[in-house]
Amino acid sequence: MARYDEEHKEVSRNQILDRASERFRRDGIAAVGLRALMADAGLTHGAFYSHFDSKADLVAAAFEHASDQTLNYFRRKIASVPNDAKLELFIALYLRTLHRDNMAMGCATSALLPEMAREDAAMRKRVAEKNDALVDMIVELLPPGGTELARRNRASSVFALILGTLQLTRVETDPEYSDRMIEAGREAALQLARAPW
Amino acid sequence: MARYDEEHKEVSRNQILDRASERFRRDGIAAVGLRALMADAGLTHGAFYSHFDSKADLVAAAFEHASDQTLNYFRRKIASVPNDAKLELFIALYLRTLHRDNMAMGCATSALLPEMAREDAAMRKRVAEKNDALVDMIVELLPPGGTELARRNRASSVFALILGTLQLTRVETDPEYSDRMIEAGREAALQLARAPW
DNA sequence: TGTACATCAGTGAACGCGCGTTCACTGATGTAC
DNA sequence: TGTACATCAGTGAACGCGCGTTCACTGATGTAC
Repeated sequence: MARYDEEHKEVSRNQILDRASERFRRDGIAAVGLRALMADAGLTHGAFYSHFDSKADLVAAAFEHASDQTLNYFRRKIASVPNDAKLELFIALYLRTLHRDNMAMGCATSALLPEMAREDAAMRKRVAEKNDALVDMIVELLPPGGTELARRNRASSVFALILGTLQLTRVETDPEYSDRMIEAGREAALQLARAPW
Repeated sequence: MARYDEEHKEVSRNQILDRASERFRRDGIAAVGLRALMADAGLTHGAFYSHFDSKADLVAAAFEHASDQTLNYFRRKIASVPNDAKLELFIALYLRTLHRDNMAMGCATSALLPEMAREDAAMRKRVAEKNDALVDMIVELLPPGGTELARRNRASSVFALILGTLQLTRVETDPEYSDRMIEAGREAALQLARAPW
């Protein structure tokens, strides 16, 4: 039918999404140009519009792509430990030096949230849905008890705490102090998650 | 001596800083062009380099300018209430709809932190110092007790929590849910601040 | 079996535009003599 | 008192550059007959 086989287009699209989600997290949305991005994905820039309507369309898709990967990673890791170790493991995975030092591969929300706050409502809605999905996961990790509403509120605040801590450690230039902030954030997150209902 | 009176240059510089700190917070660093910014400040773009070495130099100065204003605002408000009401007032001021909806006039850290994480070490150091100044202020608001280190760690986590919450509410498109997140963040921040040592 | 045509992911030139930065110049004032 | 000169914040043209987007074209394959 066409010049390329059936899966070819999807392979290209996934290449673009992989490179875009990495570069947006690393360099910020505005700093990523479509020419360099497409070259990174092994294509020329003209082909971009065969896959996405606009740069904004790509930004939303790449954010979701990154969030899905991060969420799946956490889910997989958490599934491999006993129930009473899941909360602590999640917090330790989110707040660790590897995550702090690899913005390009980490939580898209931590890398891009204020930039996303400046986008239009359609984009913000897609971002908020991914944030909610992570909060949903955290709800399951909380100790039993509390109303559904109280549990969601608690999970939302735990996410805010580890998200804010990760961002703050990323500007800290003193490595010791930065490491100490991570440790303090872990303890505070655990304390908050385990506080009485 | 010169074409303009003694204070003129400082007035211009402050005009630039005022407009820049507002625009950077509102639109992000990359989206702010020097031509439009200088026009906003009532000047032409060529005059920019009489005041700053580069755009990066302005970014750092504008961030500090905004942070100083925000910190002074909190200090002033807090000074006007009894000691036992200061913590709750600060949290209520930081986590409120007015702050959520006015990124251009609010906490620069909440508006720009991930973008600052991508800057060089010299810039990050200046940002980290302003973050530390806010944490120092929070330390004073915590209930008595705890070692100096424990108090700083606690204050740092409280800041991370309200910072993360504010950012998360800014992408939320459902106003009711966003308001509820603010309320939940306030409660969690108070709980964390008042947790036993 | 052979020919004509349709498909469509990808190519690369071109569009208008704004970017950060540089620089020769302006011109009102103060100083020197 | 009058003239020549220095100062320097601000002006606006120009530098090279990359941006997002459009579009006529390519060319290997599949389908129609």
